[in-house]
Amino acid sequence: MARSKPATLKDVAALANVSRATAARALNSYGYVGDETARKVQAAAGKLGYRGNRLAQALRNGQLPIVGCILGDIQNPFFARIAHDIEVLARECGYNLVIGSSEEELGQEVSLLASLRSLSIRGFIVAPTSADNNAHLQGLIAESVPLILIDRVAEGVDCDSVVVDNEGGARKAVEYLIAMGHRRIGLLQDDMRIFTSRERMTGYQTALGAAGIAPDERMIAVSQSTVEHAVDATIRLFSQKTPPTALFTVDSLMTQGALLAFRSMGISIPHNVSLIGFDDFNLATFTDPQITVVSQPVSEIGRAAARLLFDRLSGKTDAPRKVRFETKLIVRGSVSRRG
Amino acid sequence: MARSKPATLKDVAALANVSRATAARALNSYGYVGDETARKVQAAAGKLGYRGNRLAQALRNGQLPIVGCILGDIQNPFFARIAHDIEVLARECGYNLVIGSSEEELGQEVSLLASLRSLSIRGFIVAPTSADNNAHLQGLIAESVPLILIDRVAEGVDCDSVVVDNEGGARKAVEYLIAMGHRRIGLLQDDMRIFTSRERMTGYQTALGAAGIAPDERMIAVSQSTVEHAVDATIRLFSQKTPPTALFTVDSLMTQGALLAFRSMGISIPHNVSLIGFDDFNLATFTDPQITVVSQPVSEIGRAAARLLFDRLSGKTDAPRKVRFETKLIVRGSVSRRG
DNA sequence: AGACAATGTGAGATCGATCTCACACACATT
DNA sequence: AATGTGTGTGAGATCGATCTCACATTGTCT
Repeated sequence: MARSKPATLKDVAALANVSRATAARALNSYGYVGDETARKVQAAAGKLGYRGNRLAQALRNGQLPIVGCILGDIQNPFFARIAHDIEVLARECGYNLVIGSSEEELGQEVSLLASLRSLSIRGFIVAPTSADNNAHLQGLIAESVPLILIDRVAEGVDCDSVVVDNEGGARKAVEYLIAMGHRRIGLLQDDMRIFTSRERMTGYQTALGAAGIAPDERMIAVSQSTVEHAVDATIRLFSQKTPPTALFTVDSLMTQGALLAFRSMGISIPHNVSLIGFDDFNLATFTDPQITVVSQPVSEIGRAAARLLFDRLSGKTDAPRKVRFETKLIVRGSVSRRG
Repeated sequence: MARSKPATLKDVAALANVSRATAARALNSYGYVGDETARKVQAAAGKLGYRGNRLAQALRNGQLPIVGCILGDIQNPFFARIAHDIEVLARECGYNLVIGSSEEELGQEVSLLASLRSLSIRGFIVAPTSADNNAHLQGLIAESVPLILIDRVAEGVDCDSVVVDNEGGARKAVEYLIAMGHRRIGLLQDDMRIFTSRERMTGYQTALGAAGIAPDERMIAVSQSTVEHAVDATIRLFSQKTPPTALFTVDSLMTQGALLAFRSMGISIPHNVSLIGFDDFNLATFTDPQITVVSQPVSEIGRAAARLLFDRLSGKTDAPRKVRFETKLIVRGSVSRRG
């Protein structure tokens, strides 16, 4: 039944009684081709279900119509949303999307990138694991492979980027907690290698400093960005003699982990502890109380990055554009006044 | 600075003063190569940072070390988890992962598949959109391209598959609702083209039938699998004169949608309505009350599928294996006794 | 008529890696 | 001496699409 091998241009040319060159011209409409000939070729191609081998095309012109996307973790709804948006735009532009998770390991990011580069992939969207260790990214720039940094920027890597105002968002959250009378404010954060972690940490510290609250290491817990790890970290943080009276979590998975941890410890929100999370999530308004969050425009980020990438791919060469979205404090019910 | 073009085998051969053939032998260790020569070649390759062009290799041997993965929607945590697990295993096997969302559109699935096939991609893991419209999948089988169906099977497509006991899970859920005294039991489900929808629907109907409850179309709402759509569908379902007293939702996004809808309508769980969802989710135990669910072993599904695929890719040719995981009713607090 | 476009087509090179084949040498066996 | 066997190497073909070039035809203009 089905051809065991997909039809090649040679097959089409043979069926249409022309040379490969002519067949190529007819199918890609360039150069001179007689009307009659063109029709014959089209017909032959249709009959054989000719599709063209993108691999061979890519080998010839040096580039594969695939964009590479290296994110922290597709399981994080934030990155899932971004991946989805990028995929949609890529498809519209005739590209496919290769996805890799760095799992926040620099080594994995580097080897993933190398592996994708050996595929002659055309452009990359990367959420770099490390804010400063990034020779591999600089390598891309040096060879002028289009690269868009997303969610995080990397020092010394001069290219388009799309991030949000992490520092401002964190500052607003902590300022709000302070205004509500909290002084022992916990921070549940990601690894400090990560750009967003640093910025959110800075916002946290700035707000504390402005209020004259001395930094206290015991108020800070580091956790991987999964619900499970966040549960553990929260439990550690709140098992101390004098635990925080409020907690600021740096992403939605951690917020959820904190919620579960509080429930398991019998700590009630907002009576015993107040909570603000960075990044809104679906059930934030279903929990009781509803969770106050710093929201970021998730639906814009992936699309903005994809648009920047496809601009580059279609030849734009202006100076790198740095997009930074605003964040917004959404006050709901998880923070109570203290004292 | 950086080479503008990555080094090719020719470059390596030239630097080592041997032919391309010999260089290839030295690097891939096959055939006869003198020790001295081999060392020279290795050195040259190292010096040039030779990586090998996977595209050219793929063109030569007809296959690209990439697996294609076409799922309903990466944003669904269920699929995100699966994609993640597949990616991890793929990486271990030296493969990369191309991801596409069918967005539950058959046309998109077909064109995505065609596009990936023209890349000479080696194997596919697909969650087919449609249970019966699947010539494109049969085409893969006919040309013996490895294909694993995941979460859903497709009629007439004889290949490895990994699914869960949807019918049994749905039946258990509805039987439980019936046992708790409910007779007007709503079903919030996906499009009926989708395999899991059909099976879960069947389980629902079977349970009703066994209890002598007549099917009632007004108890059934169809929605896309997103929180937003599920909110709307739930509101429609419960705006009727005589709404259901209990609701069974077929996936976790819909469950969340239902929760939000109930909250917005002022309907309280489990007093005014009882709820069971298919597929467990992180916050199911945080909501008040905790949500009773039918759980499926999400962490197994992607890995099982990936393992099946890599078995095929390494040449296994036994009869197709059909994996079906059990589902489990986890009773929490979202169902109340009626009457 | 002769020259010069405009139109159409095919042969062959190219992208990079790999594999078959042929060839060359060394040494051992009859 | 003739034949064989084990080593080691390079030339060239191949995968499929595309592009350059050369070569035909026509038609048009001086």
